Amino acid sequence: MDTFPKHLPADERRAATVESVVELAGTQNPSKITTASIAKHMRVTQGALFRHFPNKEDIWREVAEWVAERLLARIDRSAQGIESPLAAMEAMFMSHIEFVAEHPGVPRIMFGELQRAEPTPAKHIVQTLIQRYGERLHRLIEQGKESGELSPGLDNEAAATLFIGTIQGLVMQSLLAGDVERLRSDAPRVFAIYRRGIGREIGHEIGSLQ
Amino acid sequence: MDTFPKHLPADERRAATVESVVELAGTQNPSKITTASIAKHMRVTQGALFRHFPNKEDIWREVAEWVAERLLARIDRSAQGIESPLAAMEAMFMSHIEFVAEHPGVPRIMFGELQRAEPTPAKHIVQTLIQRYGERLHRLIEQGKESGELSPGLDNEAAATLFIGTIQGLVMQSLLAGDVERLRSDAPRVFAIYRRGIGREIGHEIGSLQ
DNA sequence: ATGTTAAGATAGTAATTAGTTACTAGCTTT
DNA sequence: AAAGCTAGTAACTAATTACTATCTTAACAT
Repeated sequence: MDTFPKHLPADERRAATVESVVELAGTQNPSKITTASIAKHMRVTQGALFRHFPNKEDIWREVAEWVAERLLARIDRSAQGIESPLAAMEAMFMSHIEFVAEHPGVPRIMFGELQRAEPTPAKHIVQTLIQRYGERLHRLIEQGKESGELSPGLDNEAAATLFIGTIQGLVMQSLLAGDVERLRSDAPRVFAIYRRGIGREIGHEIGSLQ
Repeated sequence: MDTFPKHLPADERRAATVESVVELAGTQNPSKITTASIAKHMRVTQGALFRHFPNKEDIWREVAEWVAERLLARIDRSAQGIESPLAAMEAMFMSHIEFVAEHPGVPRIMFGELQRAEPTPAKHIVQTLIQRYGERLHRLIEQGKESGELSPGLDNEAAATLFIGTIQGLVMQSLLAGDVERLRSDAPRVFAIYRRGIGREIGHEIGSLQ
């Protein structure tokens, strides 16, 4: 019952802080999240935060780590054991969407960090995350060409850019509508067009749709 | 020579303010733009801004109007007189990319406004902009199906979402790389995949590329 | 029971924020 | 030339920000 115990061990308090920031980012602009609002959300005084973090930047660094670890683990797990590269890409796509739907603050945090002019630790972590994401995509695209599932003349870089862009577009629309459920329902429909764009065969003829 | 005359007529000063904000947004997070930094950029004191705007929110409202008017005018002009719907979509795509490349602050402003929790006047204007953008896309997609250029089984909504998402993905990557030139060079390559995804015929076979 | 220590509360700080106010230089109108 | 208008300055204000110094309490081992 006691969801807000007054005292927590240091490591648990740090974890609770990070999760609070992710939750808060789901309903407001990340750059408007103050140490006071984080503390209030945790039912703790503002000064108490600085018992566990040397400064605010370090909170953001840990939030970025939280996002990077979970997202990469999630998409890796989703693609595991799938032999078809195209099916693996689809699984990655859907699990990424699902992750964002569970944590709507995540895209805001990533957008926010990448918009920073100065190179903060959190920004660096997000950049590394996107780089690793791109590596996985390039690998799958190459495999897809070899297996014959993907069009042999496909532009790899453009395909990877569009994969991520497609997700960003979906997220943006749901952010606009304030409707997370739409994210889940639109994802397969949008991916279908992307799949046709990179695949060897043509899809969505009238007859193939019900 | 005199790029910073001390005194300007009220309407010119308002216009200069809006353009200053758009320029500043090109190099920093919009929510970090203060009235002091705007004033400094214009070579005017901070208090002078409030001789022309009742409050900061009204500055943002006018910035949003500036963006909406220019972007819609630009894409409308680009598609004018093109009879092929698919070619018109491509023209819209490229002119949108060109607009963003000229004003890198624009996507930041739009992202930033849409992230606001409270319904500000500026946010409303951006929402209306996207809605109008969507109407134009839906019209073209319908025409494309009728003309036979687009796949008859195409999911209209998904196609419109992906169109905008594709642009957002490109913008995001260039923002990440801090390289506006990449935007211009990647745009045609990414649109080629999108075109194949929605079009009736298949593209990018090996032989068709040089 | 008591002493130690980790975790939190209280009440500050200096800096920065949007917005205000009293005043003025330089026009234009009369 | 007097009077008023326009656009701007300089110096404030109250609120908010990240961060800190000091005091208090809860947990736990002996």
